[in-house]
Amino acid sequence: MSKQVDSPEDQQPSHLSARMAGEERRLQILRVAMRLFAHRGFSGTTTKEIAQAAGVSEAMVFRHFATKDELYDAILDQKACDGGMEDPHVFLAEAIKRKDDRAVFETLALRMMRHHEQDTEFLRLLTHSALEGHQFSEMFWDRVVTDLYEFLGGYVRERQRDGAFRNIDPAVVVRAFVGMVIHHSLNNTLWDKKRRLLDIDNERAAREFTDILLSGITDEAKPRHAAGRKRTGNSMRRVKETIRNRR
Amino acid sequence: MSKQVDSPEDQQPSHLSARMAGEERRLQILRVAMRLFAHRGFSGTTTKEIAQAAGVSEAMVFRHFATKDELYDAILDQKACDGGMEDPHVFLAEAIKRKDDRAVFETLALRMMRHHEQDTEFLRLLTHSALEGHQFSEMFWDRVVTDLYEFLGGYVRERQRDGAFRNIDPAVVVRAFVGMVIHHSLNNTLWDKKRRLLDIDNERAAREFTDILLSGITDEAKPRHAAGRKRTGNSMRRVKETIRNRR
DNA sequence: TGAAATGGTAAGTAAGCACTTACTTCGTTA
DNA sequence: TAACGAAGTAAGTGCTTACTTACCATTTCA
Repeated sequence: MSKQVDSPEDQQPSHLSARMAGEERRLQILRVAMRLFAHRGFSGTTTKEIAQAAGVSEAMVFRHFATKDELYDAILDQKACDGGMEDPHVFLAEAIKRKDDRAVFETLALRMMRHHEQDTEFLRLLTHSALEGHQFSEMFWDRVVTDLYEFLGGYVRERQRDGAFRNIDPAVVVRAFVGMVIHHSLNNTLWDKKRRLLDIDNERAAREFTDILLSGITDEAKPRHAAGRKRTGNSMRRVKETIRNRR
Repeated sequence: MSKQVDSPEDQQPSHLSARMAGEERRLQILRVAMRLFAHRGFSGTTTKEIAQAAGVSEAMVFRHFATKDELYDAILDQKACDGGMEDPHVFLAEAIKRKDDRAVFETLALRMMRHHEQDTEFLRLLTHSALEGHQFSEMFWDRVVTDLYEFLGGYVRERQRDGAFRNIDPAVVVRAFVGMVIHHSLNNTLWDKKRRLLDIDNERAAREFTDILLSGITDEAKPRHAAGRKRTGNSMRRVKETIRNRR
């Protein structure tokens, strides 16, 4: 194994290593390193590779970034700031005011998936960082994800008070929906890049996921849900038997 | 950063490095290495660390495994064979025969989540492998996941013919459901280990996700869905406007 | 015009890496 | 009990790593 990575290094040094202005070179190194770290991870990427991909000597890398860690941090900082998605509080405000459930969930899904698609390195860096226990993933979690759960969960709670959604832990709703969306993005950027299992565009995915979620949590035409609930006792016993029998 | 990993090495060498039988030692090294690779990744783990954690010298590691790659492959092989979940074809057979939709999805979810919970290293190794482009993730994908999509998708199709599920691409249904489940597991083992955002047991998670999915795709009490679909035209135009305005 | 500032490199260094060699210790059995 | 093989190690090997030093080349502008 080791070297059978997606090989993102097959590119000539940009502009035959012409002399660049300081800040320009710094950004170029940052971009190049971002791509490599995203694909190979921190310890899987060498400073030599970064220098080569940027078309400069290693010394130049260390002129701009004192250590490899500092370079990594600079990348994650950048991703955390301007690299992130736009604020859901803003782009969902209108739909939420209108209480347009479909627009709320569909817009959110579409935004997330588009963001993941146009910046695939983001998901990779985030996942690497989570696996390695780096603080970037924690930071992202604490700021962005926690906020999303509170925000979207708050909307769900509000719609429950309206009687529009059935009574279910709002956090479960958010987890289910975010799960569909993130998992879909992870499939497309990580596991099934050729989209052999499912090949649909973001718009349709957002629509279908929203369809499933909304029909799954709305309260209108309720009888089915009551019936489902009644059946639960029986089938859960069955489920548990099935599992026990197999052990 | 670099060394602020979850530190799985804080454990004394098992049994004060007493002399072991060959096969026993081999398995011990394998287990220890598995834990380290799962936490630090391939290039993030050194053979020295593995040896230390196993309580032997590096030479012993290389007596049992010719190279570091071979050790890694041995681990992934093991995970791929006996480490995997039991076969859904088997443990879902009964529920499928009974056409008990709830049992089918709930059992599957529960099995998956239990598997992820009792073998957290599995998800980590799989994710590392996917990020690094290792063939293990591909193999797992081709065998297990593809099979699951065909199998579960087939059941969905059957139930659509029965008129029980509404008309929707079965692969989308599978993706949505597997998304909820995997994302939940990933949350618990990787992102939100302290379960600050959502702390529910596997049984309840399986039940709630199944609730959402089944209400989301069943065909009874249909009028709601038709209404939702009718609204789509309007709100999607709104969604796109919202998005365009923000750019 | 010349010297300071800036962009850039070749050739290091010490530590760390995967992996090896040459050797010791110990349990089994002929 | 001697001897053989398997479990185990200390101390390497050569290469790679992150990082440095000492120096060159081009721009800038007083």
